[in-house]
Formats: sequence, structure tokens, C-alpha cells
Amino acid sequence: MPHRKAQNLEIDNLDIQILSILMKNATTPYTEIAKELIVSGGTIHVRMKKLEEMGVIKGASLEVDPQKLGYDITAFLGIYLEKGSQYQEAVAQLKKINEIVELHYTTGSWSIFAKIVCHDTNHLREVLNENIQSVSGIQRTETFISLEESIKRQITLE
Amino acid sequence: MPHRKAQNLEIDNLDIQILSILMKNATTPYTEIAKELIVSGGTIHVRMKKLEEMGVIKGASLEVDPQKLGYDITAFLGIYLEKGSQYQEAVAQLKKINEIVELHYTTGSWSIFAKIVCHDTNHLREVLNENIQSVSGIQRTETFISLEESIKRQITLE
DNA sequence: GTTGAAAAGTGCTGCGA
DNA sequence: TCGCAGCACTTTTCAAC
Repeated sequence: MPHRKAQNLEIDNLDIQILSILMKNATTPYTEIAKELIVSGGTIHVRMKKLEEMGVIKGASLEVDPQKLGYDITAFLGIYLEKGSQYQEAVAQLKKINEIVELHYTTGSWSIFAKIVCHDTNHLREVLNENIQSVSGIQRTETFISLEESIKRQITLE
Repeated sequence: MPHRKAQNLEIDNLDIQILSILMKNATTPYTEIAKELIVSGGTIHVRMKKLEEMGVIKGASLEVDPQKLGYDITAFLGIYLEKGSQYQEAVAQLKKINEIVELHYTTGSWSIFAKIVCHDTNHLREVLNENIQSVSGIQRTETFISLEESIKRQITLE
């Protein structure tokens, strides 16, 4: 039986530097990263493969400007559940609402905290009254509308 | 003087379909998108260039798993300002705090609403007590810790 | 505006150190 | 384990429709 070599699953400084560059711009060529970090292109490739296998890298996604696509309203929702135990069931139903882009189970007053993106105030009202209020277990919601998004970035590594 | 042809700055259904595919996976080859939408690779390229010039596409970024990089705590902060007029100044100072990944000016109880990512509870306490409380104009903050992130996605186009 | 193919650049794989 | 070089693939460009 062949001996399978144990893979090095540690994240070192080089990995962090590679991730830092690609988190800012995912289209940066490997050769350019290699030149900047003074290693070969092959090394970048090996490290990226390792990070993907480790699950550190979940994928690459295109960032779009929602406003330019007609989505003008970003709002946050604090949701009160009748019972905390209804969380999983409520989430399953809330997942079907496409306007919800982020959802957390949080400490504090609310059970659920959600971020929602809509075309306009009418659209927001529709989603709140028709879609969200009809989810079983939801008692009431509190809405905060974002008037300005001043920061939107990823974590800075080390 | 040469006549500069006016560029078509409308977003049609083809653009939306291209964006939808790339928002799910930004590494999808143009040739594959072309095959799926039954147009040529060149067309995809022209449309992408148009969308970039229009500012609809802000860039592509690598998605990483913060937990696998040692960032275990995601929290939301409601921030009370002494005066609403201090917003711009407070934001300028808050931008320097790397742990803050998102910041909004919102309606409702708080003036500012922020999302923050930290290593652990100690790190969160440090950022709250040392960095955020020392920003001028901030009266007090309310913290909500995310115990589970159940949804994290981009808007679904049309 | 779209097409199809050629040119340029990037990512991947195996061999050598 | 890393670096180099050749191969495969993708992006980009451009003349023609």
C-alpha cells in the first residue's frame, strides 16, 4: 500500500500575503503576485490549491453596485420570534425570500437579524408585509433603513 | 473634429444574465457563459467592458472563511452619536479601525450601524473599549453578537 | 451590435534541483 | 519542497457581416 504523504495544513505568512492581494482584487494574475512576493508562479498555484482544499477560500464573486441595477434601498431587520426554538424553521422559510441577502442568529433583543435589499420603498413594504410577516413564528419586526453605506470591505488579515 | 459615437448605456436582459452567472462564480470562463447564453465570446467581452465603464461592476473579490483564518466573532454595533452632525467626522475615524467591515448611516434609534469581525471575545472587548469608545462624538454603543450566519449571498437579479 | 478566428497572456503540470 | 519550462486554456483584439 502506498504511503500517502501528509499535507502541510498550516497557514503561513506567505499564504496571508497572497490572500490579502486577492481579497482586494481577485483578478490579479498569479505571475504578478509571484513577482511582488518574490516567489515563483508555481508556488502561488500550490498555495492557492492548499487554501482551497482547506476551505479557507470559498470562491470568487463579482461585486456589483446594487443602485446602478435599480436596487436603491438597503435595510436591516430585527426580527422577534415567538419562541427561540422556531429559528431553524423560520430560516428555512426566509431563505426563499431573495431580497434577504444576510441573516444572523444573534444575542440581544431580537432572535434574528437580517439585511435586505429592495428596489424602492414600495418594494420594501411588500416584502415586509407580504413575505416576511407571513413566515410562521415571526411575532414582529423592527426596520432600519440605510441612508448611506460609508464602509464596505473585507477583513484585513493580520 | 471626429464624431464620437454615443455608447449604448442601457442594461438589457443579456447583461443581467451575464451578471447573474458571474455573481455566483466570478471565475466562469467567458466561453462557457457564451455557450450558455448562445452568443459569441466576443459579445460577453464587449458587454463586460460596458458594465465596467458604467460602474455596475465594482470588481471581483475572493471570498474567504473568516473562521478558518482565526476570526471567530462577528458582531453588530448600534452607535449613538451626541449630535447627528458629527457623522462625517466619526466615520473618518471609524474607517481606521480595520475590524469594522461595514458601516451605515441609518434611520431609527442609532445614528450609525456597523458590522465588525474579531478574533475572539477579548479582541472584541479591546476594539469596543479602546478603539471605538475613543472616537469623538460617540455616546454609547449596543452590541449584538452573531451566533450563526445562516444566509450570506448577493441580490438575485430580476 | 455581433461574429469567428487569430494573437497575447495566464494557469496548469511534470521534471529537475 | 520549490522553481523552471512547455502545454492547454482563456481573454483580448479585429476585420467582416
